[in-house]
Amino acid sequence: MNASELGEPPGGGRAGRRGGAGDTVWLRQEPSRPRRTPPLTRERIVQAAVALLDEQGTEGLTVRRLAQRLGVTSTALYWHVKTKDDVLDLAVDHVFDEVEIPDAGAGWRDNVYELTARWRAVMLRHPWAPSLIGRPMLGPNVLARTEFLQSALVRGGLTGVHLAVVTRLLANYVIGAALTEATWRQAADPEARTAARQHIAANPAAYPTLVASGHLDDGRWSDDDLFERGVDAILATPQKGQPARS
Amino acid sequence: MNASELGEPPGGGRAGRRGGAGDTVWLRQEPSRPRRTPPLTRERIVQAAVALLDEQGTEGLTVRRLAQRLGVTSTALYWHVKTKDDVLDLAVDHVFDEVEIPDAGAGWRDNVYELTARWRAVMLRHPWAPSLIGRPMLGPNVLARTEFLQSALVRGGLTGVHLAVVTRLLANYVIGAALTEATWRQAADPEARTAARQHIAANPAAYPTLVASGHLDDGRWSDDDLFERGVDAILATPQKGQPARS
DNA sequence: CAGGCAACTTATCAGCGTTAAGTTGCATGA
DNA sequence: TCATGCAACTTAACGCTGATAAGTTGCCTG
Repeated sequence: MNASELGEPPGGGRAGRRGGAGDTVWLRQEPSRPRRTPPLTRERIVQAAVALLDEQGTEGLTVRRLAQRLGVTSTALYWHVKTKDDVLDLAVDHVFDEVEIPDAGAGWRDNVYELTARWRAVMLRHPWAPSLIGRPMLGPNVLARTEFLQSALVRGGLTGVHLAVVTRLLANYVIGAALTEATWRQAADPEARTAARQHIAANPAAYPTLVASGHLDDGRWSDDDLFERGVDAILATPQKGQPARS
Repeated sequence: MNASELGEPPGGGRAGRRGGAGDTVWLRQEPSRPRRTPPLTRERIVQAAVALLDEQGTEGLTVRRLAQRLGVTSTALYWHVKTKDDVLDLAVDHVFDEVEIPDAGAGWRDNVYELTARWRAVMLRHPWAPSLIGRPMLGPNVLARTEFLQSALVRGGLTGVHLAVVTRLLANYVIGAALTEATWRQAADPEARTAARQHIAANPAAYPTLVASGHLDDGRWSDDDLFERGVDAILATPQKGQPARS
């Protein structure tokens, strides 16, 4: 969205066809700089960027590598895109397109479960995405998902502040969960995890509750399960009246 | 935590004092390379890094600038720290130290309110932090806060899965909220925000709910208020029994 | 007074994002 | 049929980045 004042470098105007007669392909000489496959579009750039990010992570995406993968020089990209950050913004929004929007026919509750679950799943499939989030968050794909989420809540009877609160609560929960889980998994070195565990094991006195609850144990409960139960908890919340405080 | 096998480049062994008699400062010549202020410690590096990040954001932190601010050459830092990423990890954990741990004497509910509120506040004070999170999340300061949070929930009667669920729910909510809010505010160009609003205003048909609820309106409800109500919602949740689904 | 070693500096590297200035080939209008 | 123009590239070069290797310095110890 950042770079979208220029609505895709014109490119759309690929109109005028065929000049005179008898100009068959065979007569026209093969262009010395062969017309590349499709001639590079913003869409192709974004796809390649996502692929590269999936393979190599955030650090793996450099303008030069991206260009190489597309068979052009790095500077060619700057014709289609203003900066590298633009590519990142577009890549994030592109990923959100993978989050399938559920069938609004189903119950609103199930709609919320499904959307959040898919949302999280997609971000875990592209573990580089969560930490870039917040960036656009305004791309059309993201907005569409937010719209659906909120509409489901409206169908569930939420209005006013409560609607705003729960929308944010859900969205931020998903993002936070995806971010921490993704980083936790990515942590190239499982060495870091065990290092933390050792630190805890070394001073159990400082972390009595964490130790007792096995908060850092790996397989105790599945991430998927914990996440869904979290959504449970949010949706189970009483919607009206002053919540009991203190 | 990442870089802490080396427990601060020895440096601790600054023992042996004063050799012979009569060696006063005045006789000893000023060292030609003047003994810098304090001779550069990991702690001083981290402090400078945080300051620089606060002033200039993530992009502002370069090894050279950091070194300059400390009055040394860039390569000097590599004596105290293995990589730049180490500095980032340490900086994040350092920031968590600012999150004051509430008085456990107060009620567990208030403890949770206060800790989460402070946690969020600190991250918004250092808006570069949220997006770096996940990185360490294992530093001692972070662990201590998590420990306190969970212990408060235990005092509130949570056990087993529910304890794990709510702990994660709270932590991830805070992180997600801080991340989105921080980025939203940082968004150097308010142009991006209005761009999104215009996009919505242009196709209101696509975003009926968002438009109606004023989800992107600025001052409708305060972020602080919405956040706290979110914690309300989490804590108000019924702790036992199958939550109603569908 | 010799040696050692912590704590630096100097020199240098490959790689980064980005700009400016060419180059090329197709589509066009006269 | 050819000159013109412009989209879509390439070549060249910039300053900056994180990082390594090899000096240099000056205090501390024996």
